[in-house]
Amino acid sequence: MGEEKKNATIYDVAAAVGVSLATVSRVVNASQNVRPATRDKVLAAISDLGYRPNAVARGLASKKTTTVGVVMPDMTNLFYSELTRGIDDVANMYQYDVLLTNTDDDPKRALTAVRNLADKQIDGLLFMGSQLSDEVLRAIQATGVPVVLAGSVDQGRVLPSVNIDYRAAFCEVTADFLKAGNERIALILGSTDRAIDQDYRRAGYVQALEDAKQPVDEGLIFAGARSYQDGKDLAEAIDQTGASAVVAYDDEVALGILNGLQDMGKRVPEDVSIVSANNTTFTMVARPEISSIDQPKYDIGAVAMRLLTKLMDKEKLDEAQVLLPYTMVKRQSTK
Amino acid sequence: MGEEKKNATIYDVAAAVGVSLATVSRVVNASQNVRPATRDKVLAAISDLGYRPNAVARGLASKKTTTVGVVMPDMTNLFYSELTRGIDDVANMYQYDVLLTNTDDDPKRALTAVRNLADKQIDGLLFMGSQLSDEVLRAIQATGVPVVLAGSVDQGRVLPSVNIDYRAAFCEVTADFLKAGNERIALILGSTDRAIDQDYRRAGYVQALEDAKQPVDEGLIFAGARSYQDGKDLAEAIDQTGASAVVAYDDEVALGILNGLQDMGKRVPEDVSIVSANNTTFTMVARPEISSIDQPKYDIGAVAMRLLTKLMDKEKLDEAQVLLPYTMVKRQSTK
DNA sequence: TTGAAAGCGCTAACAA
DNA sequence: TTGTTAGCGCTTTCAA
Repeated sequence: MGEEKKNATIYDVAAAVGVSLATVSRVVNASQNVRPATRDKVLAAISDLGYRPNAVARGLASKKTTTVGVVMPDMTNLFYSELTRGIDDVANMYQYDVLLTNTDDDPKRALTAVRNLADKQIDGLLFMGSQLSDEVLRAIQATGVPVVLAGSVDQGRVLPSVNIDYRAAFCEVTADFLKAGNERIALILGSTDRAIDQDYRRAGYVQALEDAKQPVDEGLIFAGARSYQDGKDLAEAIDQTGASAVVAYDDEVALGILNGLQDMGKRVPEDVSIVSANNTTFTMVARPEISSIDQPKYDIGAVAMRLLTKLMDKEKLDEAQVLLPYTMVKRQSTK
Repeated sequence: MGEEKKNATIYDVAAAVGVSLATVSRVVNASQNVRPATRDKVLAAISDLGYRPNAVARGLASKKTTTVGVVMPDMTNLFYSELTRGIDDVANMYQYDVLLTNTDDDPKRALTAVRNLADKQIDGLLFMGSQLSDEVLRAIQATGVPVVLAGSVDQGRVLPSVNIDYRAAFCEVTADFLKAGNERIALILGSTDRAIDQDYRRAGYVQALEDAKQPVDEGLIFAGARSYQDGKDLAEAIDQTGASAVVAYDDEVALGILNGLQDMGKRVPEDVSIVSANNTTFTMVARPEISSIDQPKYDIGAVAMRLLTKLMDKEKLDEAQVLLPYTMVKRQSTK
């Protein structure tokens, strides 16, 4: 019974070969200063004993854990899970493991998460969320580890980040709608108080209107819809505004609006045009398919993680605020 | 400049209060054997110095990292991300952190992931995937840490797992189709070689046919579709079989088939009925909405994690193979 | 090229 | 109730 095969330690390997710990450590860490013959013997013993270095002990001794913390709102949201997929793949490429925490975009939970990750001595932090509260920002800085924001803006521009130019993108879709003759364009945001909604998405929308000398009608701006059902529930109110075009910040919400509108007997795009912003699978499965801003989600995550690896290696960043290109994908929900 | 505020250690706290490390450690670990007055002084110093225990050092000394490994195929798949959401929430509840690894359902990557997580001295492992290869199974057992499978079957029934009764569920939907008068029912699987597809889903389908004294037509069984696009591409072939009903193992695939069929001019459910199996958001956004087996995804993850916490606490499990109830959600894609 | 020895920051006997 | 003392398994000077 009791299969108590204790894991071999570096001592066991050293003893088996008849060298010191230091030598085994050098072999394990691929240091140059080991005679090939010695190295081979050590390698053989490692393989014999099935020795695997204990990462916790390593972390304590070297003060590097090869682990990064990832703080995200919700992994069941396709936008964030695709970002995180990019993060994870690059992390793996550079031999980092990922400690993942969902925050539901709640600053309180983000705060706990950051502190908790810091306790685990992460080497770096990837932060996602529609908002970076001052408190969270301070907690992040207190950890002393490098941080990169992915798909999230930092109003103060003090942290490195990877995004698309949300302002320009929202300005562009709005301007396109204006050019197509739409006079009343509804804007759907996630919140009334978060920078990414107000200072970027809304700002872009407003700018397009101003550029076209059009008034901004607050009645056309909706905030707070987060889910497909929220979108469906919003369809009626949007219809009431007489809007002939809708710009939505989220695909599931956009799809809810689309289906809600159609269930009411409206035709898309004949009566109302819709553009969404994340270009996830939801835009393609809709009928009609939904036109969308295409953010390179996977790449945003991947680039952010790559920046983080540089920071963890004490490299300087050429540019700390990276804006990746976005494109417009024209589908059937716009004329 | 150089803000070199080194983190306070347990020594600093002990020195500040004038007690030994052991006492501080006792306070931090909520041991009973500390005089209240001492405890208060220690707590005050901890708060003063902003002391936070170093989890890595703790892990090394105590041999518990309060970290669990989670191995999953793909976090951008709603089925798995919802399972993982349940896992994560319960893990947090019990103060565990989650080290997450995507494997793309590739046994080779799963093997690397398991070993790597073991190196990090995880306290337990949550495994998801359509397949558990012998090699991976051995690697898992070699780690010596408790394991629970979530939404994944272990043919050998040696590992604890949480699932629904896939066989019964697929039998039931097939039988329902039979009862509704369908004579040719197509079955869409993920693979031709994985237990969950062959020994459970397919077995349930076959059983329903046998119960009804109907022949099994291999031409009606399709395997290998993984994505929405795969489903769309499959629509034509399914139509060729003359099937009047389709049972699909995955929602995105089902939606692809649905849209593909409709694009070909077929009417759902008038010409073809469709039932899917995961009841993710994709089933509800479809037009017509897709009927589905409803697996309690979040709960499968949550229960699996709860079992794991018990195992990590050396508790015995009442039942190691948990089957959670499933239900049938009738929507518009079936008559 | 190799080894000795001092930690990394903490927990956990064992004593007192 | 508190302190002393070994470690946990490794990395990393510093010497040799």
